[in-house]
Amino acid sequence: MNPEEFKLKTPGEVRVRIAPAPTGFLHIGTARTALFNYLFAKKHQGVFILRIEDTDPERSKPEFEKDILDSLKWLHIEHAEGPDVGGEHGPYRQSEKLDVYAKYLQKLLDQDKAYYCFCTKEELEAQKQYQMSIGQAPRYTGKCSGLSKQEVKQKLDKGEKPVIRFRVTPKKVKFNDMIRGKIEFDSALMGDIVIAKNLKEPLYNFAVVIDDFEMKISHVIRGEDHVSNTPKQILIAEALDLPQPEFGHLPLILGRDRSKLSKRHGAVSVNQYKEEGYLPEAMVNFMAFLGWNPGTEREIYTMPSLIKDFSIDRIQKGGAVFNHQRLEFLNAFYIRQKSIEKLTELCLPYFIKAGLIEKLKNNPHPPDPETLQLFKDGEKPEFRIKQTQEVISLETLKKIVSLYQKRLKKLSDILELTSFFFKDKIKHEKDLLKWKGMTDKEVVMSIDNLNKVLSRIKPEDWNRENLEELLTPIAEKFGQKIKGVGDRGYTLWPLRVALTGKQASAGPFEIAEILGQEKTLKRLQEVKELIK
RNA sequence: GGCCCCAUCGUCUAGUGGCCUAGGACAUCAGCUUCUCAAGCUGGGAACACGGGUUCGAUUCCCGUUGGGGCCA
Repeated sequence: MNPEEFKLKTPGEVRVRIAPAPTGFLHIGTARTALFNYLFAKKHQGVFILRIEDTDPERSKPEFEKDILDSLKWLHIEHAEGPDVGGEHGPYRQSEKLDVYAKYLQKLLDQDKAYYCFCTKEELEAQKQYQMSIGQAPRYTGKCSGLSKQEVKQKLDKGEKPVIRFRVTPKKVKFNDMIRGKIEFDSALMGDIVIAKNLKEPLYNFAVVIDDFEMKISHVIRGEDHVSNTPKQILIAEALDLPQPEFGHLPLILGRDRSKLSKRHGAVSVNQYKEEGYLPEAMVNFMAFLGWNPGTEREIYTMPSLIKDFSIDRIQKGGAVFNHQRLEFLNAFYIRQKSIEKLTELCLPYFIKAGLIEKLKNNPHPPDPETLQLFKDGEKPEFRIKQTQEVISLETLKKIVSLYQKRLKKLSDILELTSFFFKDKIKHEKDLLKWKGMTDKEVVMSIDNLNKVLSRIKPEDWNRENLEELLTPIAEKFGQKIKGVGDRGYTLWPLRVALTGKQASAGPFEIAEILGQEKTLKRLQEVKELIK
C-alpha cells in the first residue's frame, strides 16, 4: 500500500458515493464504479452512499431504482446511506430536495454569479456552428450576461422561458486526480454554462455539487467520462464557497471495439448476468480486475480479500475491454467451488422456470434471498418431473447437478446439459450411436449385449460402482470380439448416446444410475428400434 | 472541430533506469488422461505503436508523431 493514498486533503471521515440515474437497469460500469467506491470506503473505514439522481422525471422510473437496489444487494455492495436505508444527510433522491437546489440557485442569482439567459436553441445552434467552422471551441458568447434586472423582468413577464447560466471565471482550473495526477483545464474555453432550466429544475453539474456537499462527500470516484465535468463542478463549488472533494476518475469499461461499453455490445445490465446464472462472487472478482490488480499474481479475490488488498493507486489509467471469456472462466471457477447442496439450490429455479420439474406441495417456501436456502432445515422437499409425472427427490437432483458441475460456465447451462434426464422420449441421431465407424448391425449387437447384461442386474444392485465394475470387462470383451481390440468405446459410446442423445455428456455409468434400470433399458430399446 | 485522457501478448495486466532472454491470467494450439465432453496436468506460440532525445544503459524519464478513447452540442 502506498502511503500517499492516505494523505487525504480533507481530513476526517471518508464518504464516497455512486449516483446513478434510475433511467435503466444497473449498468455493469456503474456497478464497477460502485465496487471501487465501496472498496475504497471499506479500506478507509469510510461510508459508501447511494444517491438516486432522478431529476429527469420523464426517464426516471421506480422499477429502475428497485433494480439498482436489488442488483447492488445481490453483488454484496452495501451502502450505509441511501434512499432505502436513510441516513442523516438525506434525502437521497434528488427529486425530494428540489427546494435545496433552489436555495443555492437563488443565492448564485442574488450574488450575480449566475444569470437568466433567454437565448433560443436556434440561436445557440447557429452560434456553435459558426464557432466550430472557424476552429474555435463552441461556447456561449455571453449575450444575456449583461441583461439588466428590468430587462430580465420584462422578458419574464412576456412569458419567455429562460435558463440559468453560471458565470464562468476564465482561469486555469487545476485539480489533482487520485488516479491520473494533475489535470488542468482552461475555463475560458467553456463559456458560461447552463446549471438549471429554472429554479425547480437543476441540471446535472449543479445538482451534483450541491448533493456532494450536503452529503459531505470526501472523495468523488467516478468514470472517466466525467473528467470534463470536474472543472465545472469545481468552479460552481468555489462560487458557493463550498469545500472541494477529492476527485478520482476510473478508466472506462470498453466493448470489443474499444468504445465505451454499451447496449450494442451485448448484455450490460447486472440483472442480465444474474439471470443467465453468473455468480455474484464471479462478477465482483471480474469487475475488480477491470482496471485494477493487486500487483501480485493472485487472480482469485472475494469481497473480503478485495477490501484487504484494494488500493486506489493500483488502478489503471487506460480503459479495459470487457473480456467475456474471462468472466466465464471465473464463473465456472466459482461454480466448481460451490458445495453440491448450494449449487443444486442455485440450479433449481432454472429447472422449474424451464418447466422441467415442479415442486410438490410439501415445500411451498419461496427461496430465502439471503441464504438462497430453498427449504427449511430438516425438510425433505420433493419434485415431480413434469413430462412423466414421476417424483424426483432432491438427492437425485443433487446427483444430476453434481455430474455437470465441472461443465457449467453459468447456471443456465444446466438446462441444455441435463434436460435428457427429464424427458420421456429423447431425440436420437442414428449415426451418432456409431463408435469409430461401426455398422448398424454392430450397433445392434452392442445394444443387445448391453440389454442382456443390464437386465440381469438386480434392482438393488443398480448403482454406478456395480455398473462400472460389471460393464468394463464386458465392454473390453465386446471390442475384442467385433474389432479385435479391447476398445470399450464399442459398448460405452452407444450406451451413453442411447441414454443422453448427445455427443458430449457425463459418463454412462453415473447417468444410468440416475436414470434407473427401467428407463435405461427403455432407452436402449428405443434406440434399437430406431436402427431397424 | 475544440478540450481532456490514454498507449506492454488477441484480452486483462506485472514491470517505477540495469534483476527483462519482458512475468502471470483468460483465450488459443499441442500432448497426457479417456467411451465423449468437461475438469485436471504438461508444454508451445503470442506484446514493449513509431521517431527523436536524456543516460554508460531505456519497456521504464522528456519531447514529438501516430493511434485509440471520453466530453462538449
